[in-house]
Amino acid sequence: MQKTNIKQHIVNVASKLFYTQGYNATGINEIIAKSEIAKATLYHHFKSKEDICIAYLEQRHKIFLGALKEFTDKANKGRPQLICIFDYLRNSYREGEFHGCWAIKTLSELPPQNQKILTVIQRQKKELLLFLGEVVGDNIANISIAETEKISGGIYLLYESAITETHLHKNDWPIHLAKSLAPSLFAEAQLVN
Amino acid sequence: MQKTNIKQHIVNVASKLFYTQGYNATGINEIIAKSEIAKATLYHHFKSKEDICIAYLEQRHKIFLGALKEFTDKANKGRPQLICIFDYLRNSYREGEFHGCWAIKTLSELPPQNQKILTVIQRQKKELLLFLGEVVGDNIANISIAETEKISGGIYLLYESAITETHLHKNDWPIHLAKSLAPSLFAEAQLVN
Amino acid sequence: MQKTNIKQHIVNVASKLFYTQGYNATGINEIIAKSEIAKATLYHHFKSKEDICIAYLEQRHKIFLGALKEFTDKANKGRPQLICIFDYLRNSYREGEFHGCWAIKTLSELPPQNQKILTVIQRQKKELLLFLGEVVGDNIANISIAETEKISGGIYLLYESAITETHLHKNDWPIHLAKSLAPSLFAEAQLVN
Amino acid sequence: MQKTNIKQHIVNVASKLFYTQGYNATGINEIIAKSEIAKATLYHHFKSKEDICIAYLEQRHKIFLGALKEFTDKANKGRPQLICIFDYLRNSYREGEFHGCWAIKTLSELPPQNQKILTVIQRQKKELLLFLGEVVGDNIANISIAETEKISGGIYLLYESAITETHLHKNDWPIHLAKSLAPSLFAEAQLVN
DNA sequence: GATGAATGAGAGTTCATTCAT
DNA sequence: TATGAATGAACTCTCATTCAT
Repeated sequence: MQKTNIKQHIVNVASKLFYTQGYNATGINEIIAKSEIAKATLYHHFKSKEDICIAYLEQRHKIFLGALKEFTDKANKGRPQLICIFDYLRNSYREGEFHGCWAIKTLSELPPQNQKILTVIQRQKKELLLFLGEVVGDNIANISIAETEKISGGIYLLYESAITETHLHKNDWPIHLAKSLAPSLFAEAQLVN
Repeated sequence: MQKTNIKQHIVNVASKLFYTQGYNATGINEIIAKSEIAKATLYHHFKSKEDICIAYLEQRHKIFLGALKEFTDKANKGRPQLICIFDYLRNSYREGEFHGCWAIKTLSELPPQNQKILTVIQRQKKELLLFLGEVVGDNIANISIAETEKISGGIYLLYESAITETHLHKNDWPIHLAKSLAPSLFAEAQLVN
Repeated sequence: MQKTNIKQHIVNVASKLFYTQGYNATGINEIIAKSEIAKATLYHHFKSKEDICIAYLEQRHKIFLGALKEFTDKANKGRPQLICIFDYLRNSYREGEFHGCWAIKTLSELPPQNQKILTVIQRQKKELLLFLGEVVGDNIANISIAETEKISGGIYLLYESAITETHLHKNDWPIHLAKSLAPSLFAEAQLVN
Repeated sequence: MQKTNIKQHIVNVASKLFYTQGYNATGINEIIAKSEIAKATLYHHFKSKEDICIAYLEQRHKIFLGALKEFTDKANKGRPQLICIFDYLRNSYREGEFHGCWAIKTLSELPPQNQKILTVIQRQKKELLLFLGEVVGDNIANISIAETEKISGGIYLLYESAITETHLHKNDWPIHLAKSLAPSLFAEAQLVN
């Protein structure tokens, strides 16, 4: 463990714990124990547990969106690219260590008043929506803004439930179903290529 | 407060608190204070907080499914009945005291090992799926089992994300979007009436 | 379960629990559950848990002393009868369900102020001492009162530690050692027969 | 109250309470109140109440064995040294704050499954046995291992019952009786000096 | 004679955070 | 910069006993 970047190290340790055990079930003591640092060291780098939580959410989101974009780029134009988010999700599920959506789960654990983290998550989900809108725009010809939002919104809704329901039912049928249903969202649209 | 049925009274009080504040954020002390009973009285009726949680989930589910069925019966045959679950959800949202899906939220709050509550929630969601399957069967003519499952599953996925995303974004656009997208799931099917 | 003698039934159930689990570790609820009676029924027959404890001690003592006397009567006069208490103890140990001395254990569990139960136990132990004194008188010729007390007291001390130490070490070497040492207590005495 | 060594301070306070009132009768709340520390401070130093109990047992044993050895060294060789443990016990009784054997009492208070503390107590008693064996070896000439174990075991049994019975009967006759009987254990042995 | 719901007091334990060093 | 001892507040749960029925 190099201490040159302790902050990153803490986030890494906390991320794993938060995602696998839950935010509330993970105590500060467990984080410092697994990080092998002193308690005050943690509080030197982070104002509060909530701050670690935000760093955790930001890191997960950044990695996720980056990987998704890369994955999308590799897919063929048209229909494959439009529904490749479900393949990406299926891969995540198969790789193990799948515990559903960190954002939704974290939101559920926090008191409803927590505006700070809510704002972070809302922004992240909007970024995902925006990206899906770009994918739709890239792969459907002559499409209006309204249509773009409708289709990308549909993919978004199917994706969000696919991840949550797969986690709930401990089975990936929601992913496969969502993937098979997605094309009906743009059945009448004119795909590029 | 009539003490003729304390058990029900406790569940009512706990339900409200669990749903609005969250399961972990609601302590036993708050439940007994709001219920105006002694701590040991609560534990006389419920073995543990987990047991209250299960009673809460069961009650919510029973009320929800009952009301949904009643609401569906009132809708016109065909397309209206197929998508009326989104109208039902919109009504719930408008009536206030909407805090997303109690089942998903509760699941997020519990340690991943909690098989007991997971099983309850899985069963409840399967009951919803079954009911949606019946609605599809009642309103689409000459439909195979596979098609039924696909369409009802689609409605289920859209409903589940509609409720979660509406809660997340504090806006009912996911409900309206889901409702407008649902018909594309059975665009080629032959509706009754 | 015949309810003709509920009181006895309760004592039987409580005795087993007290002896195997300990007095404090055994709750009233467990007693009524295992007795299959109502809580108020228990309190109808016993004023308090302490009262059940006394009934438990009295029953154990009565059974023990009765069986010991019977066992002693069967032994041959002289040395065999003088040390047969250790054979009796070894038998108890071998029969299983041996958990040390109920009196000493119970005394340890109660607050030092509890004069009531202390008195009961002191009396019981004195009865044992008295009986051992009779055995000594029966088996040693021309013995003074002082000598009788010394020898019976010695047997008593060896017996008491044999039972406690056997329980502590989970091994019956203290019983065998005590039995082998006891004769040195009356090495110079003149045994009958 | 110097807070330089809080851990020791807690053990001291708990020791007194455990020994005089009993383990179960002494609550964590009482320990922290008498220690004048916060509850979380106690749990910072000790994992559980059981851990404090072990520290209590270890401390008592260490002090006891140390003092007993010192006391034995001061006694004259031969018979005085062999039976001086009873004088040591009588002194303890006279000094007040005598409440029997902490180990036996604690064992009686714990559920039979508690292997951890049982092991500690068994080890401690074996250390006492070992020490008594050394004393026997030092004071009896030409003695075999078997004879050593028999005599030291006898002293051990008499000592153990002397302490327990003195506590039970609230009278030191068991100590005096045990002391007077002990020499019969090595009546035929050849003492040094 | 028998019921079981209700209780007040307390149990042991864990939490995120602060502060003197 | 880094430490870890100390904290107050909260946690879930259990106890022997009583009382109206």
